[in-house]
Amino acid sequence: MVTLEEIARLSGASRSTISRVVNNDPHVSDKTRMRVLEVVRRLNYQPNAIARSLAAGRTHVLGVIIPKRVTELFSDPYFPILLQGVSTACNSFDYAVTLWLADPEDELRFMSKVLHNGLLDGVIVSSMVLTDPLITALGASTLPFVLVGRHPSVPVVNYVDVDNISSAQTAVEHLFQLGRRRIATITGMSDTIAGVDRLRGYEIALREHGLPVLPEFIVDGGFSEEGGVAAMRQLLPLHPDAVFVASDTMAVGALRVLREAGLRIPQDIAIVGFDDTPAAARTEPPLTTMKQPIIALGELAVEALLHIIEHPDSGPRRIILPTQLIVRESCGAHLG
Amino acid sequence: MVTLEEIARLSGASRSTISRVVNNDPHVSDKTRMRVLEVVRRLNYQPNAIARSLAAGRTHVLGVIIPKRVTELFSDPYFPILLQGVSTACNSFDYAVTLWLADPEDELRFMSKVLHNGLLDGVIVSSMVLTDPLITALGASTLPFVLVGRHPSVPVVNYVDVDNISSAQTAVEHLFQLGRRRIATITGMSDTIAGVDRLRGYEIALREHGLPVLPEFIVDGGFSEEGGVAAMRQLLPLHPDAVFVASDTMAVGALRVLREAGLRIPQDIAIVGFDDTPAAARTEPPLTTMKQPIIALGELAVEALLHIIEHPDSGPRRIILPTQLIVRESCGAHLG
DNA sequence: AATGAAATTGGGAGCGCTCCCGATATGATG
DNA sequence: CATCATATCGGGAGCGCTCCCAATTTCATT
Repeated sequence: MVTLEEIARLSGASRSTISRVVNNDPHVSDKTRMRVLEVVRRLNYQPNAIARSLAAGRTHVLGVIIPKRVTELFSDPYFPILLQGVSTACNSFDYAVTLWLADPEDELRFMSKVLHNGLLDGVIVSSMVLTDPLITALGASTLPFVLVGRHPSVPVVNYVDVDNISSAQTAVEHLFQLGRRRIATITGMSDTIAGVDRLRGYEIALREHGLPVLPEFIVDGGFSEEGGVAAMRQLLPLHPDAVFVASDTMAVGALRVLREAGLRIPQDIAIVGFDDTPAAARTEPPLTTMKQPIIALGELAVEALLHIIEHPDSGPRRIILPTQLIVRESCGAHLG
Repeated sequence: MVTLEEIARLSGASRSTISRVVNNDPHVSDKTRMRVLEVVRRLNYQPNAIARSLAAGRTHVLGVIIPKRVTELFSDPYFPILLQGVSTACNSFDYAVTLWLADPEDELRFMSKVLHNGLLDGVIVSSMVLTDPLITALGASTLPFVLVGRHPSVPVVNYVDVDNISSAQTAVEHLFQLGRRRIATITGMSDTIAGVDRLRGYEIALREHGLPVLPEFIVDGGFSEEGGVAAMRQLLPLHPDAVFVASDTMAVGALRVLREAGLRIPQDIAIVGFDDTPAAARTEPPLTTMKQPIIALGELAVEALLHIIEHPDSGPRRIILPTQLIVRESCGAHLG
């Protein structure tokens, strides 16, 4: 292994000077800088990340925590895409990402280790679950963290999110404008903030137009494709003329049920999803949906976290990204 | 932050003794061990991972490298599932996982940093691409690594994989046994080992039964759903009575084309996929496919890597996991 | 009680770096 | 040329731990 000391010896400068050159400190004459860089390049010197971390008190490593329970239904590409955003941003800022797929069982055992062993400069958590003990533990620790998805249980936290309420509202509004009046909804898990908020947006939209909020028109699909299937079956006998489905994954299941039932989409029943996952463009018919900027969410989470690490005292950061209604064929807008 | 020194002071033992207790060294009397552990627990002491790494020369961090080009079509859940296996195994061995979604552009810049900055004890690479410069760079470095998916370009390496050739053979054989004689194939990218091997298995199976290998029956689908669509369209006019599709993702696309063309599956045309991704069970009709043990692949990759790290001189490790034919409805076996 | 072996403990050195402070070189100014 | 400010450089201390070796204690045995 090539060390600072060795470069110093070979280039005739001191350890400190080498460190300065490597870290782009301006207090080095051009002449010595050149001389040092030549040796650095020749030996392909890479500063030892561990030694650097120990001395500097900063590791340049961020953690991403994703509850395994969620990832086990990895049919939902939300997390991989989020990870991609996080990873891209970290690369560009010269940070490493460590991934922790948290198992609810060993959470307690690991949690305090992960939070206190000093390997991470900060963490990004995509928990969603309202009662997650992880969040409270995190709040009690001194480790900087940002949530992807807002969270009501911790008073002051940093998060990036989309406005699920108004996005859901937009989706339902769209159905209303197309003349639908018997609008049902398939919701996500009620112990997730996204699930709760999207339902709320649905309710608000109905109320705004003086439409009744019927309990039988609200069915839990648990954010899974199978859940979407079951929920749609339950809704079928009630003859809704539109369904706002709180995730594309569930919508895929719902569409299948409708096709099997011989209903024409969107003529007999219109569907709007949420997320704009890659699958949404390929359903039959293609799915109208609310597009979440998932990659951007991941990238901004990193930026926010780094900002907090640099400036611990600058107030909480809360970033809300806009969603976008992607109109395809399942809602009937193209029928004119 | 609580340090060893502090525990030493409070428990009246020396730094060395605390270290022994924390690391379960037997050379400590029960009495002092108890005394020390009491203080350790009281202060919730966590050994500093960075200091430990620097002193011990081992970081207990593994890297997972996945080329971003592949993950960008994250519709294929192969990588997320693999990641899950890797993560699970790492957790159980008390290792951390750092994720590197390698961008072909910055590969050169990052590569040498990642490989030489001493943060990783070893890496797991899921490259697939035959000409990946990453693999050669890795071969030239001293960092222990294992590949997920065998790779012909580096002579002696460690890998875990399934036998793609004989798996493909099994799949095609199955179609033959069901009486199909005009068997086509949609292949993966020809610059990936899995793509090449599965095609080879197809050819071998045909030859074994004296069936001709027709070039027009072999169409590249590039491992993507869109590719599967295009390939199936190309195949349609040739009236095959069966298609072996080298990935479930492509098979999903192929099935859609067949349905749109009004063909009955499996009566008019039988389909067998590869991977057994979650989507395979939900296609119409459900897809017969070769199941890859993806989670196990990830777990075994970790175990192999840790073994190599512990025993650098024990020869190369090559692990081949069995696949399994999952018979559903798309192949026609249930028709009797 | 003396002896020696084994068990237990403590302290020093060092992992490769950063950061601070003081030393030296350089150059501007009167 | 003297003086002082400024740019550049070097060395020491220390980050929190592990690992080795030597010191000390314990205990079985004669």
